Amino acid sequence: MTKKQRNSKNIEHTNPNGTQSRTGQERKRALIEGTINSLAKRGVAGTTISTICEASGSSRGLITHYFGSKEALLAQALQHVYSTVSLSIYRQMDKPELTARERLTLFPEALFSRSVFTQKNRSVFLCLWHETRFNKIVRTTNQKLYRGYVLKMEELFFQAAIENTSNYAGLKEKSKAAAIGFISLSDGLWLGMSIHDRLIDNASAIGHCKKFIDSQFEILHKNTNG
Amino acid sequence: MTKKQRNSKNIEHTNPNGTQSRTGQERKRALIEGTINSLAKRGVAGTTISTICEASGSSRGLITHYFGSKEALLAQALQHVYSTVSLSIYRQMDKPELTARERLTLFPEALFSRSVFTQKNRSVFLCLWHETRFNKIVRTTNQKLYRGYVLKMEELFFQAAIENTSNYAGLKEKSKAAAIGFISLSDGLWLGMSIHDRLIDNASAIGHCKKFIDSQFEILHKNTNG
DNA sequence: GCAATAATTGAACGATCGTTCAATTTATTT
DNA sequence: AAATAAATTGAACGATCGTTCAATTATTGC
Repeated sequence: MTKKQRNSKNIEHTNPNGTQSRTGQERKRALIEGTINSLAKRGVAGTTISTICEASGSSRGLITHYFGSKEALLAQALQHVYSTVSLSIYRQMDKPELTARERLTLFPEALFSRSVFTQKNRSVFLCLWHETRFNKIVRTTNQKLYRGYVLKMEELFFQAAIENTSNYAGLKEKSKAAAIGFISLSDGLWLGMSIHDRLIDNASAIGHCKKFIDSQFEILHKNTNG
Repeated sequence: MTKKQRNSKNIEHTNPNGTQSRTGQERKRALIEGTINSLAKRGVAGTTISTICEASGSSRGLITHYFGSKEALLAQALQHVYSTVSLSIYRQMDKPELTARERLTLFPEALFSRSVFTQKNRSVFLCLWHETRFNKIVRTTNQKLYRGYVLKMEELFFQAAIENTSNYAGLKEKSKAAAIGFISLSDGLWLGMSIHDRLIDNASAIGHCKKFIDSQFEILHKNTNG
């Protein structure tokens, strides 16, 4: 006998609510969103199978059934929150009638906007950053997404730079540096505002970002040829 | 009978190693450092009473005996790592023969130095930031320490500014903004380097910080009266 | 209406969680 | 050397962890 024999006498499986079944897709989505809500409320250590099931209105067996393991569900949840936030930001700034420089300036406003910089997202990103260090599949996912983010900002700095200069010397390298510096500053502000109350307000965070963008364009437009 | 009656027949308590006792202070220190090492290796969710005891060479009962609870130990551990890092940084930059501006310039080098920017500290700070959001006593501790940090940097920017200007208008406010901006940038770089491999190297992180400091002094020295 | 399939349930499992505390060992005082 | 105090041990506890899977219910195709 390869499988373990279980005691199966007189156990009952009822569906007391008469809940209607959902499709697999809907259930997966519910579990992912329940995971995100649980992480936001209870953190990495406090998020368990039980809290996820409670938050998503599911029973305990469904996580293994649909995702194979809690860890795999976690990775998908964090990928989902990342995608959602990115989409919301890009939607706010990607207006084709604007110049690259104008779109770039919209970024900090989108990042710290009411729909992106929520209590929930602040909590979830702290969990994401933590898990990125201690959970391999989350790390791999995050690194891929982050590299795309850097590339996007780099391209934006580059496009904005060539709108206003004829000096192309080292513009690619300078754009990349500008992108990494800007992302670091905005992530640092996000972090600081996530773990402290009333130390930095939204407006001044946006101000810091915009000033930083301006300072980068002074560098981008400066002629640094031999 | 107020206390629970326990089954106490034939249990043995041996000290098989013949370990010598330590003082309470030494034991507390060992537990705190074991906690830090466990957090660095396994993260918040993977750090348990057992992993801490293993890492510190203690038995399971000692955590309750010396700290009352695991949560209290966690808070003390994070306070300890914060103090240690601060001390190491300040020791590297607080050379009285230097000007404030020179000391400020030493800060990013100290922050990303071999002794501060270690694998262990990167992991532990991700845990600290996470716990700051989900553990009340950690949050309180961290906010107090962070405010001291901001104040220290603010004072440094202010001192450096008055070394080179006679325009005192709004210098306090500008110094505070400079401090928060700088701390956000350096924390953001620290975060980015903690969760990504090979995207930012030490030298360019230090370079970003120094350029930011320079840009802040342009603002600090600019006359914004009227 | 009746199989066949998809979705869901939750008791049971072995492992481990944080905590308790009587028992024991080691160090200090008299 | 005896008595006292300080430090340490680890089995036991009740709770909960992530996972398993036989049983049950809901939906679909004919």
